[in-house]
Amino acid sequence: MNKKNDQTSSTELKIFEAAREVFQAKGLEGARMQEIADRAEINKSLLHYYYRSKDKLFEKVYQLSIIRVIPQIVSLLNQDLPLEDKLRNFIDKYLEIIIANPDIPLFILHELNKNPTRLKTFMLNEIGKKITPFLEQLREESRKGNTVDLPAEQILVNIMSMIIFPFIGRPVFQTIFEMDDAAFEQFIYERKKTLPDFIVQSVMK
Amino acid sequence: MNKKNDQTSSTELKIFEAAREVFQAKGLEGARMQEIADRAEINKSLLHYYYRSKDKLFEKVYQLSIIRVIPQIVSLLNQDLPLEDKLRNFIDKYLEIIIANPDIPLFILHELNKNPTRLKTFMLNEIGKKITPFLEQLREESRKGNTVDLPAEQILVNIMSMIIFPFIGRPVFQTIFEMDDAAFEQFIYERKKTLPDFIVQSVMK
DNA sequence: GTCTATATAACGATAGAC
DNA sequence: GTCTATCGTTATATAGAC
Repeated sequence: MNKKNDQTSSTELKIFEAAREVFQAKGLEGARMQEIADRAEINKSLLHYYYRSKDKLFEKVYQLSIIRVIPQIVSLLNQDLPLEDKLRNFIDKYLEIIIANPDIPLFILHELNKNPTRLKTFMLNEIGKKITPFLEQLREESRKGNTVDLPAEQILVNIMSMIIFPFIGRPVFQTIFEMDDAAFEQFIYERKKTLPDFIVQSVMK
Repeated sequence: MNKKNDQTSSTELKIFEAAREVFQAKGLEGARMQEIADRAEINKSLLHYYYRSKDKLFEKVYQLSIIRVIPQIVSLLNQDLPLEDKLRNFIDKYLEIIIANPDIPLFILHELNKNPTRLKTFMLNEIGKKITPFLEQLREESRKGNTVDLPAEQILVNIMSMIIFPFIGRPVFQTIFEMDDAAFEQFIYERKKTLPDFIVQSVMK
C-alpha cells in the first residue's frame, strides 16, 4: 500500500513506542493521552497530528503488538520436525518471546475480552488455519500411541497455558511465594530449563 | 463490625450486582456509572447515595469478588488427604468455581497488574501462608520419589495455569478452534473429565 | 512539524425538591 | 430513598500562530 512512506519520522516512532508502553500498562481506557505525550517527550497535540485520535492510535498499537508476535509463534509449529523436537523448540522460543514482551499476553486478552470479535478474521487466518497441520501431527502421533490419549486441542491448550499463564499471574505468584523481582526472574529462568522436559514427559509416552 | 445493618436494601444489592457485571466486563476505567445504573434499573444518583463514589463501589466489588472465591480454593489444599486425592479434588472443585465465575480471573489479574501492590497483605495472609503446608506435602512426596523432580512452586504454577488459563484465553481458543459458545462449553466439560488424570499423570510417578 | 490556547464532550459527583 | 437538574473536572480534540 504505502511503499514510499516508510521513512516514518522519529517523532512518530517515539509516540508509537510511548503509546505502546502506556496502553500495555493501563489498557485503552486507563491510558491518558497526556501520559503518552509526556513519555514521548512531545506536545500533546502532536499525538493528534500523527494519529488523529486516541482510538486510532490504540488500534495501531494493538494490531502491531499482535502481528509482531503471533506469526513468529505460529511458524514454530509449522517446521518439519518430529513432535518432541518441535515441542521443545516451541516452548523454548515461545518463552523467549514472552520474556521479551511480558505485558503483551494480558494486554491482548483483556482487550479481546471486552470485544471478543475484534481481530476474529485475523486470528482465524493467521492462527486457526495455520495450526491445523500441527493438530494433525498430534492426532497422528496419538493414533500411533506415542502421546497421551487426549484431543489435540486439549493438549495444545495445556501447553499454551503453562507457557503463558505464569506471566499473567505474576503479581499473584510473586506475592504468595514471597519473591522479589530478582527471585521471579530466577523462577522464570528455572522454568525455561524445566518446562520442556515436563511438557514432553506429560504429553508423550 | 456492622452486625445490625445486614438488612442491605434490595436497591443496594441490585446496584452491587449490576456493578459487579459491568466492572468485570469492562474493568474499572472502562465501566460507566450510567451503564451500572441502567443495568440496575435505578437512577444514577442512587449509586452515589449508596456507595459515595465510583472508586468505593469498585473497591467493594473487587474485594468481594476475591474474598468469595479465594478462601474456597485455598481450603481445598488444606484438607488431610493423600496427594493424588487432593489434586483430583482441587482440580475438580476449582474448575467448578471458575465455571460459575468465568470472568473473575481476568478481572482480578488485569486490575492487579495495573496496581501490583493492591491486596498484597490479603494475598500473603490468605493464600501465601495457607499454602505452605501443601507445598511441604509436595516436597515430602518428591523426597520419597513419588512426584516429578521439580520445585513445588513450579508444579503448583503448572497446575493453576492449566486450570485457569483456558477461561482467560477463551476468545482466542474459541476463534482458532472455530468453536461456538456451545462447543466451548463442551470443550470445558471434556476438560473437567480429562484434566485431573492428565495432571496426576504428569506430576506423580 | 511543533507549539499555545481553547473548544467540546463525557463523566463523576452534588444540590435540592419530593 | 428516589428523582431532576446541574455543577465541576478531566480528557479528547481542534484552531491557529509560528
